Amino acid sequence: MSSGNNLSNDDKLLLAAIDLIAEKGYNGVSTQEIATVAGLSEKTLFRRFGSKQNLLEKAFDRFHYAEEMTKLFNEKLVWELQIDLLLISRTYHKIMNRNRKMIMISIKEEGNLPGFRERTQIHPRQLLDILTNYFMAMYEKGKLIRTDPELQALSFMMLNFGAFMNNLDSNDNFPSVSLETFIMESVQTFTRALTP
Amino acid sequence: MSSGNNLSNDDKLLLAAIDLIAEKGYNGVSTQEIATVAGLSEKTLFRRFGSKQNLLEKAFDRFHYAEEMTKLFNEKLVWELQIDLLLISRTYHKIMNRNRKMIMISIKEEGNLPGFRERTQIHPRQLLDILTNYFMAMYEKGKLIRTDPELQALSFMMLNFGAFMNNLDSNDNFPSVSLETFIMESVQTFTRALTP
DNA sequence: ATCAGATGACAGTGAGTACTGACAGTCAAT
DNA sequence: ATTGACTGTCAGTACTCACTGTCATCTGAT
Repeated sequence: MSSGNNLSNDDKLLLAAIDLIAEKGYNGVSTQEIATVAGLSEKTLFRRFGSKQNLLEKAFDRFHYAEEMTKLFNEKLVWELQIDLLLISRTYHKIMNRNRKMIMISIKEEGNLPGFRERTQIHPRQLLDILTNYFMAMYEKGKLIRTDPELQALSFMMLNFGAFMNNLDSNDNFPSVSLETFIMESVQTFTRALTP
Repeated sequence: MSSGNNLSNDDKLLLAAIDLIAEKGYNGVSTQEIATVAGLSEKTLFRRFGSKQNLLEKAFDRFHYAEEMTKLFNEKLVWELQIDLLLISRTYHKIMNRNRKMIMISIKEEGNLPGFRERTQIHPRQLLDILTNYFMAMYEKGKLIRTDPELQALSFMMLNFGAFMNNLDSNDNFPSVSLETFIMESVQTFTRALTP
């Protein structure tokens, strides 16, 4: 078994394309190479997807990350700052890591394939809105100091986005710190700063 | 005057290469295009730099960003948490923005041109060490609560790195917030969290 | 057995690309 | 005026790439 699982040929091509483009960039990979890694012929690639560009677009459609955050939060929040921020932070990293190759592609190719950045929406506005509303609600419950909730939400997101970007290439610049301990410490910092 | 300032031809080529490669990626730009944008002939490009790869390497050597942070901090710190964090944050963004094209190249081409990422060292270890030592010194002065100084320094850096990355492409995802207000608010958050 | 659909091997096309060689023009210093 | 360093134009080379056409092969359902 070379790499042939029980995947469909289409999926083999899509996954190979994602892997290679995330690593070398759209212009750095040939259709021949994608087909070979997928264990199929280049001809099949063009028969099924028509063009290289369409192959990448179909990959986005197939493996886009769901907007699961909305539901998660509305159900699981317990209105205890530290606990909720931990949940939010962990969920964020789980989602981002699951889609890190697509995110890497959208960053690298934003100059070549316009519109892809918006599709992956690296900093989902959704999450910012949810966090902002969460902070506002917490303030009205008397569990948060008086601040600009949108700015606080943005800070918290930027913190996690920076940590995610730093880990993306996995040649960890700071191997002494694990993601989990980082999350716990940063959440504690925000908790200390925002509790009355 | 088309775009011909009083730059040398070499610099015209280097700057054009940086602009275009940062936008479209190394494989997305041809030497012909670089020469045209520089207002010179492709032949001159090869006469002066020999190869496309060497052109990019010379661009790195010429426009790398200095390690000016060490001196800046050792001289200007006043051991007042909020003031110092403001200085650090602003200096960080100043340096990063001045070199954002080179940083963008090193991110995009890390799969194609290995070794470039290390040269730009996106999250300078230097800065982390300085911040860590600063937090330790502040703790011994009694001006900081007891925490893990390296983790706090890392959090602060990730926060600013995330903000920088978000602004990189300048198609601001959150136009309602300016960088300056973001800096002030995030510094205030850390100050609140870390003062005894 | 047969048929339909999917696939592969192979050759090829047209465009683009990095890079070179030959030759001529410009301009300042001597 | 002559030299020399620098530049542009143009043609060309060797190569790669996205993409197509042809035909044989395979597979599974009927």
